[in-house]
Amino acid sequence: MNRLSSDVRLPLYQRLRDQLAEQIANNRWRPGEAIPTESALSSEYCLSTGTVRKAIDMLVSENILERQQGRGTFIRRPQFQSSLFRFFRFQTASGERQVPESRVLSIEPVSAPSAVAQALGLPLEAAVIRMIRLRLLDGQPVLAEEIWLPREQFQALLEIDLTQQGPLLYPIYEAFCGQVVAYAEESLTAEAVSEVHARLLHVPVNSPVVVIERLARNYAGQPLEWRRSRGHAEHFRYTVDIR
Amino acid sequence: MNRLSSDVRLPLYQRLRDQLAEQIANNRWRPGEAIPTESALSSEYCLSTGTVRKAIDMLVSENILERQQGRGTFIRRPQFQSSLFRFFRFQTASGERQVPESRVLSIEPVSAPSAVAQALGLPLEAAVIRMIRLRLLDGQPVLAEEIWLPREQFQALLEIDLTQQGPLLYPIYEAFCGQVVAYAEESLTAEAVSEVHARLLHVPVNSPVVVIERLARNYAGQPLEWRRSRGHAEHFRYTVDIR
DNA sequence: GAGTGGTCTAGACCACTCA
DNA sequence: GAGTGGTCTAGACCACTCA
Repeated sequence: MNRLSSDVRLPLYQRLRDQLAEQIANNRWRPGEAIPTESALSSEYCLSTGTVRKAIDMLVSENILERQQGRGTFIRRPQFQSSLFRFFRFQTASGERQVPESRVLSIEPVSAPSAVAQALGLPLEAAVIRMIRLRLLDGQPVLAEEIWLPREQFQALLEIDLTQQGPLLYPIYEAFCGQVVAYAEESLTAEAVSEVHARLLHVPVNSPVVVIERLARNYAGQPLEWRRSRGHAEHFRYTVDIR
Repeated sequence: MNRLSSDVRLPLYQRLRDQLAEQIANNRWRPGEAIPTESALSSEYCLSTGTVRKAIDMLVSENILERQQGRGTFIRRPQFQSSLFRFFRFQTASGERQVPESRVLSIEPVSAPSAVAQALGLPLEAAVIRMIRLRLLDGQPVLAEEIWLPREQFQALLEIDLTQQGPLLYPIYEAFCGQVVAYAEESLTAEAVSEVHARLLHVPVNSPVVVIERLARNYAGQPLEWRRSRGHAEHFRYTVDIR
């Protein structure tokens, strides 16, 4: 038997939600671990199962918990597999969504050009990292990316062998730099491809390419990464749901 | 007393949600009007109030209904001020978001080509309406649109003078045809502009243009409009927030 | 004071998981 | 077969709105 603390004027489901959220924040359970069952919680706190379910529903819709029918309710693990297509909207012309392999052409410490400094909210000529990367499907180049990161948080990237890592950068940022990308803004336009990018992408000079600029931020809203990607228009399609 | 149609394998709250969504799509109630009370619905469909609440909860979280404690549950009024930029993501190169003026070049009843029939979920050669429209900023053409609508619901458009209306089609669809656009899927690519579109957009042949395809749906998820817009890449930029 | 949505109970039964 | 979450019932009582 347990008591709900917190403001008695709030509904019981809200108070239970708060109590559970606090215990989760204090690592009472590890990611991937199950919290007590609904019936255990309802007898522990003397609440009906409906009220317990409502509290858990809130935490599920906040992406803090995850239900699995027949098994239990679990603390969510950070989910790279799902965030993958969250931040990857390009698909092949046939509508497929595969993760293209990654080939890092260069990564080096430089000082920030003004556009980059502005995008990342850094002073002019601040220390940044520039990465040039090619994405390939079936060995064919499909995206050419230039990626800019504040050196302060991402120094560790210069010291690891990126060829030993998977094609997705955000899990790498998290594992090696402790930086979590939470949101991003993308903006698209198109251009006739320059000679340099034509060579990278194996397309004729002046053919149309889609240009995507992305600014990625952490949960606090601070800019973490700015990137510009170019892909040949014929191979890719960018999709959005508007609701 | 009323029966839920739809798939008996689905949960009752899901079936009630679908039934209500369909009636809303068919204009059983006007925007701003109240739907029946929870207790009226629970006796009409022989469901407990908990189940009715869950169905309504879904429609509320879809932004279709709006609860007001003590008053009732209401059909949400479409908010054109916000939906305007909700469905209009292009901005000028300088980052401004203006609504371009509209010039309808043609509107006529035709039979659906296969791509259009498929997109709209209609049989091949079904009766549709094709509209060709130019969008202009400061007198300069910025977007060329081809718009396809099922003739059954949009017949009324052929009988009104579109030049007397504002530049936004969705309020017109609602006012004259009773059709409300709720969601849309957009997909983008780019191409080297054809001669026809180059002339419409006043740009050199083969310069890069952004091509946007949009399928707009009503609250029941039925396709209402399919459009393809082309805009010169230099003038416009398409922006998205990913969360 | 009548009528609305909001909270909450104390279950029953089902679908699914796993040993 | 024991245990889990998922659906659903048949209410009671509360907070709020409005004439």
